[in-house]
Amino acid sequence: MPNAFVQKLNARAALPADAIAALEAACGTARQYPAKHDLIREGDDPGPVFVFLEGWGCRYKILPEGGRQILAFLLPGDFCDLHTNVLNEMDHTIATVTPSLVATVPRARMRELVDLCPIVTRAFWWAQLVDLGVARSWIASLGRRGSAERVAHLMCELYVQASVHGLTNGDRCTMPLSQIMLADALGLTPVHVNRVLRAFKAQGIMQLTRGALVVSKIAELVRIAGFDDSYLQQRLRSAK
Amino acid sequence: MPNAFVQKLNARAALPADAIAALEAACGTARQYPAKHDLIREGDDPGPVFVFLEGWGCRYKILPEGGRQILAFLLPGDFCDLHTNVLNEMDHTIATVTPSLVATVPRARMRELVDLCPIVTRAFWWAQLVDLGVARSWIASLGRRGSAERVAHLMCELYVQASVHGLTNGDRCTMPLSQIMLADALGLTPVHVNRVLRAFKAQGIMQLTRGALVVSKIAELVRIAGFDDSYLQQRLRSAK
DNA sequence: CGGGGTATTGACGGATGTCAACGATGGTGG
DNA sequence: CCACCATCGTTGACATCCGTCAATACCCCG
Repeated sequence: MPNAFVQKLNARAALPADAIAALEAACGTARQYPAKHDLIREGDDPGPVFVFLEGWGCRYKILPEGGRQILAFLLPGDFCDLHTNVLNEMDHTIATVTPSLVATVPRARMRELVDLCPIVTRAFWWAQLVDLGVARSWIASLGRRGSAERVAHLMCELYVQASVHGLTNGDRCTMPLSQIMLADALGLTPVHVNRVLRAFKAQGIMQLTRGALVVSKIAELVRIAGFDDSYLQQRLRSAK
Repeated sequence: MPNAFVQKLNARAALPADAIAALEAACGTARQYPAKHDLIREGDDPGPVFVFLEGWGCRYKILPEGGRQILAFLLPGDFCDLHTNVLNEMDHTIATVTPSLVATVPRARMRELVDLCPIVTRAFWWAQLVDLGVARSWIASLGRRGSAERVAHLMCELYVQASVHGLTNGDRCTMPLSQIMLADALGLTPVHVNRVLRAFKAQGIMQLTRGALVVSKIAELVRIAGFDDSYLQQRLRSAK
């Protein structure tokens, strides 16, 4: 069975066998990292491309005022921008959230892979476009949704993503994020995230405990989130 | 002199002459649109690729609750995602802000252009990465900055972008955005944007009038914005 | 059993939104 | 050329959501 990286790229358009082999091989040297470990920091020279094979990661920025903003979560199969050469240094940090198995592919090697054939090129490109779509959805959330809607929307998104990765079981789903992390992603304070979660629990909509999310009234959660059905379709299709 | 589109793509790595000619030709059929005109709407089938040759545009989403969130501004040379085929429908609207000259390139044609040579492919890819970088910077702003900082940051960003397009003259700069538009981009209300702008004016930092921005104390504005120098470098390099 | 990170809770304050009215400005048509 | 209208900008009073602070409880792990 191919690794998560290959699976993700292969999901949209079937890759040629030699490309699959080459991609697999490139991820050969993977390493285990502990939770909350920075793989590469804001300001660093762009190093190799990181590919998450197991575990959850995230991208984040630290702002001058001291706060932290998570920009995206990374699940198995996700990888960091190649062509970050746009800039001489990273404009954000990439870190593990849970203990993770991460492959580091040298940038030159990655470029060879991309140039392998047009199908591979497009697969990479397309993955990036998905990231862009999610980023835009986050912008909309942060700019125009209240705290409850925001929490609900992120829960929906993560639930869908988790289900794609086979991390769901009925209304139950793996969710290794602390309330502090959620707050950093949602542009809220941990205290306020707690209030919202407690309200959801009181209403019997959903419940977040250490490591797991249970959604009792998914329809209600989707309604609160204003979770766009076409957005959901996109997420399903993209991460298939 | 090549059009803004070619200039932008050519800025990072010199394109072969035949590619330049082909790109120019593809933009041959450009059309003038009035201000605030939707070129393609959320929910539409992805149509042709739009290329802004003159004028300002924006991407935006309308949320279920009724609010509008601007996701990005488009200046001459910017274009809309090709490969939006990810999804069967647009997940956001693209509109003009000012009266604009916009070329519409059929998607198939665009794809031919992209496949022309690796340099062109990379130029497109790179442009998309810049968009992603800006989107991430917006996420950080919306999530973790106060209103004054947010306004200041956007002003800095737009000022830089305007200067790249030769729209600045000393501390003066073309800025065709109404306070309402700024509010929609910043996740604030027009009333509050007005308050912040008035405070800046009172402090002699900057002044925004119909169509023009005058920055008197740029150092101060940059300080308030926490405008990252490396981010600035990226913007300069990318839109050169 | 102790310790560090996390979750929970309440009181309080402040930043931002809401509402409503008025003023300014520029475009348009008579 | 002027009057009108739509859009935008400006202002103040008030409401509310969310942040801040601080204390306590919880839970996993060593």
